[in-house]
Amino acid sequence: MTSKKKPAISPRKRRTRTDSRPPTASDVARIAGVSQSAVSRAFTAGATVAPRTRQRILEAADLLGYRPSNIGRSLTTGKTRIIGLAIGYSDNSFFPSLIRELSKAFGSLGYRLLLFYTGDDGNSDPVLAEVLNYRVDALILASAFLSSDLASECQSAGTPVVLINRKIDGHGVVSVTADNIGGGRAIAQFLLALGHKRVAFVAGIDSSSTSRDRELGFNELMRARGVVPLRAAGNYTLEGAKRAARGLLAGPDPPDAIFFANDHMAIAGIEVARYEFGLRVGDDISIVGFDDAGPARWQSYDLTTYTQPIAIMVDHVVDCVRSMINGDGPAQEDRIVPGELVIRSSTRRPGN
Amino acid sequence: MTSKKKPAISPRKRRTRTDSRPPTASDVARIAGVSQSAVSRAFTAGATVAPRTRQRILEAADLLGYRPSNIGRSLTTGKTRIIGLAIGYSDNSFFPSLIRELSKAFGSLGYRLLLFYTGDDGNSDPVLAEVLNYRVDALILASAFLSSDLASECQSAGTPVVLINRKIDGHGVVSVTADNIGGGRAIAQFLLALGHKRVAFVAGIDSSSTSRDRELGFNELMRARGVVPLRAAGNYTLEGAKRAARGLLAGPDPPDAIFFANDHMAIAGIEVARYEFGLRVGDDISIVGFDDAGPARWQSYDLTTYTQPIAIMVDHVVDCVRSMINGDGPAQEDRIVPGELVIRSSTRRPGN
DNA sequence: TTGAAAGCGCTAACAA
DNA sequence: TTGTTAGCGCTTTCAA
Repeated sequence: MTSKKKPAISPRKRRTRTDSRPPTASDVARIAGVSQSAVSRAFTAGATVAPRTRQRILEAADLLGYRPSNIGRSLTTGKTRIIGLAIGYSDNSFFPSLIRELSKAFGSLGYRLLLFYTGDDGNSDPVLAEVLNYRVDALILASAFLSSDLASECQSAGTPVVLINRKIDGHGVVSVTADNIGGGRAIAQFLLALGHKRVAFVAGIDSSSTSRDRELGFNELMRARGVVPLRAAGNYTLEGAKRAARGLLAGPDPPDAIFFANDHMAIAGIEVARYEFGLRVGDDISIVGFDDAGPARWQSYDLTTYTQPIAIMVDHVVDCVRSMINGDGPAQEDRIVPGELVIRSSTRRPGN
Repeated sequence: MTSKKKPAISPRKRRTRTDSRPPTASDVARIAGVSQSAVSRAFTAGATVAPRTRQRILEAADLLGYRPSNIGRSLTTGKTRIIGLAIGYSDNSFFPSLIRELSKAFGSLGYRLLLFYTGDDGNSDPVLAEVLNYRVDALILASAFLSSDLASECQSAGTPVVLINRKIDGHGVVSVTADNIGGGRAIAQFLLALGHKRVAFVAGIDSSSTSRDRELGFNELMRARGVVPLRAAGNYTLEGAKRAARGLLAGPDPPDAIFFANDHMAIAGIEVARYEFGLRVGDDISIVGFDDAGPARWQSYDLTTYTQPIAIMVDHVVDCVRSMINGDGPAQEDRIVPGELVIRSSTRRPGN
């Protein structure tokens, strides 16, 4: 008879060949002749280990190719040092810079970004819901939408959420945006000063607070001066912006100034005005964008635009996230980062 | 005297208020009146749970706002469903598309990307070494450099490594690249057919295999036809490319055709030729890029270029990673994805 | 300065 | 179909 109560080794002890795992702290401990917790301490900054012990441990670790597992660490500490970044598909050249700056800023603080691309509109909850499973230390929403369900779920999970380049009214979610209203206003003022009377606005996506606010500031000032801007939707795409521009310029009373909700669309507008309507941009027509992303500075466009100071915005995001992680209470709710109007040659010269 | 051997509750049981953690499977189990493993099964696709039990569990989970922790799961399964993506700082508009496509492709397979930005050159090991601590299921290197140390460390850690848009000779690391040599050759052939005799190449970064291979194919064919291209380094930056272009065009025997190692630099070249030297691009001078990234198609540039088919390259990467994760042995070592020459108006018309 | 031990949230083998 | 149990790799008391 086989003994019933003496399994020679626990079945879990056996590992299949293919499932060989990396060396653990215990492996190192065994070789170095110390306890596993000593190994842990040797890899913890500012822990109390005798120099000689640490030395032995590091040698053993090196020998084995040991690296502390963030998984194990996260399980005990409850922190992952990972930050979720939700971002929508978009051609907007603003996003690459944003990702890079966020990655740099958080990277230097020891955080990594876990990327969640969502559809550019519609419901991004399915993918976003998953982010909580990763137990990210914070969630940054760069363009995705956040249902109130998910927002409150993050809240109760204690996961800080910061919106960048987006706002959601009423949810009490912290957000960092450029001064979209002020920028729209500044652009209106500038175009009015140039003497433009027939102006148009090309919107991005209607659900985007960014586009709405830019339009708001623009319209507000225009109407105050008795000008009612034309309007078309460009959908934040090159093709959408081209269609919008064509529609406006082929209309009965075409505008002599168009403000596009971002640089990307403005560039499409320049192409249409220049190559399809034979207009001299900055002369026959003024074109303005928003962002001051890379291509705005390229000579072929030389676009007048309102800057969106990414680095500063990212600093604010970092600041918000840090204070929320440290539990210094919720950060200031809506941070609006001022930009400035950059006047280039896509608009008429003042005094023309 | 106080009893020495009866700690009322384990000290670890106490949690500070601020450290409140999300609900666990045990919490759910307690409420649903089932075992913790039942909860686990209820959240595992294709596990064996009675419908009514699952129902109860899901209700309890919902009540508590429970979400299974990927940390715990990873610890037991040894898989994180996270893929590390190392990428260098760069303005190249190729990268944003690459990140997006990778994120899409892996996302639909249930993997997320963890971002590691590295310096564009120099040693990226410090940041890359850290990637192993995260126990990523695979590592994709889009531009970063990989020391042989780290390569072998990944190897022994069993972490699949795939290079995209990069090659490293001799390490036996799987790589997916565009047909850089073939592209360079195709461009040479095309320029020769146009009758160009004074041609130049503007390189990216010397350490980049991409730039080297493009140059290789280009030079090879050029020299075979008795043409020795001029050369300048553009460093993959806008400013570098401008300097390179100025140097070439201001030289004693300026080229009438320039091949830039990527579109980004070619665009800078167009600006310089057009606005600084008053040349008609596509007429006085032919300019060619490589990538067919977004701006190449913009009318103001309308750049002749060789396509780098990102989506297909990403498919290959996914394929490599999958087969390596499944342990189907190492994937085919160097995958070269053919592109095609796209002729636009930045080069002379054939037969001019 | 070090080690023992408990526990973090989960999966998986096994028994019931 | 369900529960029991061990264990994943680590940090953190606490005691020595």
